[in-house]
Amino acid sequence: MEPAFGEVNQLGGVFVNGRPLPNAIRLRIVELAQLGIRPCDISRQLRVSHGCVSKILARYNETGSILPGAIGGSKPRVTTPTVVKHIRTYKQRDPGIFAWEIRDRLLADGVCDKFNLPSVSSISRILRNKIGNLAQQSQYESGKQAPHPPPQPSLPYNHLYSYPASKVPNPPGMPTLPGHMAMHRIWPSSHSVTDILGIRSITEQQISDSPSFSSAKLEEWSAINRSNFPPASSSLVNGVDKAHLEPHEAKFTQTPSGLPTANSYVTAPSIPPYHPPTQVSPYMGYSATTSAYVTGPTWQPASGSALSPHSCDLAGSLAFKNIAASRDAIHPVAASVL
DNA sequence: GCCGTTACGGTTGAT
DNA sequence: AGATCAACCGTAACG
Repeated sequence: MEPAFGEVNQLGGVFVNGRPLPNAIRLRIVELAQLGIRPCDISRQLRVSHGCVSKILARYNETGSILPGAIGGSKPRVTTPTVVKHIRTYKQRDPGIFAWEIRDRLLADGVCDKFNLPSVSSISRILRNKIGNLAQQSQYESGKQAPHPPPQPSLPYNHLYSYPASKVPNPPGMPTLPGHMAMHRIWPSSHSVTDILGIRSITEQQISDSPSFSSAKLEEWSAINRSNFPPASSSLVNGVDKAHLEPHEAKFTQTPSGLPTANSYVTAPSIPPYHPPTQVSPYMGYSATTSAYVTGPTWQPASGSALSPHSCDLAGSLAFKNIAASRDAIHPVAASVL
């Protein structure tokens, strides 16, 4: 059960323990950093702990994603039925084969890659528990199979559960995946928001129409949607639209691009007009445009690079990771669906 | 004062 | 259905 509204941190910002910050805040953090605002100032302005700002910026720099990681769930099992089947086949063909040899063969045959390759102990366990004496009893069966059954790398698991780039350490010598590569991580969810909302075809259309759309952003969108989100709620919390208060706001108002722009954030038809909350909240101060985000009447960037709420068109001037482009491309979809 | 790191208490979702 | 586990979260505090 979620709290009606979150706790208040030392900076006066509201957060929900255990839940990610709203994507709009995350986006804002990155935008401000792109403008040269120091993390400490971003922290103060958005009333988000500096550790969190640091973490979000670090992740963004590393992966190109502003979105939180996939929460909950379990890692995909590596000992999928197909893997077991191949192990069985190897064992049938060569009853004396060692587990490490099976492991090598799984890799060589493309059944597994280095990320979902079962450990030797796992293979041993499979041989012991799932295959047992099959090797001897069904030698003849191997005759029915092709000498080299084609590997099936497109297991359901493998297909759906690519490991998150941020979670899988690059092997030595392997460069960090660029953002567009990192985007291919879909694990752990195949339940993309576009799927959930039934707008996949629409968004794909939008994406294809937008050459600058970052595939990373699409991946992000699906990555955060492991949960089955409740229907959007327009309930008010302390006079603040809950959609603004709850971190899950992304689930309701974020565009399929994964970029909850301040625009779509507040102009989506389902979202009531913004009313200044009476309670201190990091979610307050979002006005109709990204650039018009204000956190309070008194704050000024200490760095001196004063943000003009009316002059800095972030969407137009910032090209970081194609966020601006993708938001523009997707917004109409969000508006029509949400 | 700034910032990277981490312990902590929390949520989430697959098993 | 509920427990467990392992992933994630942001805050607060430390160095």
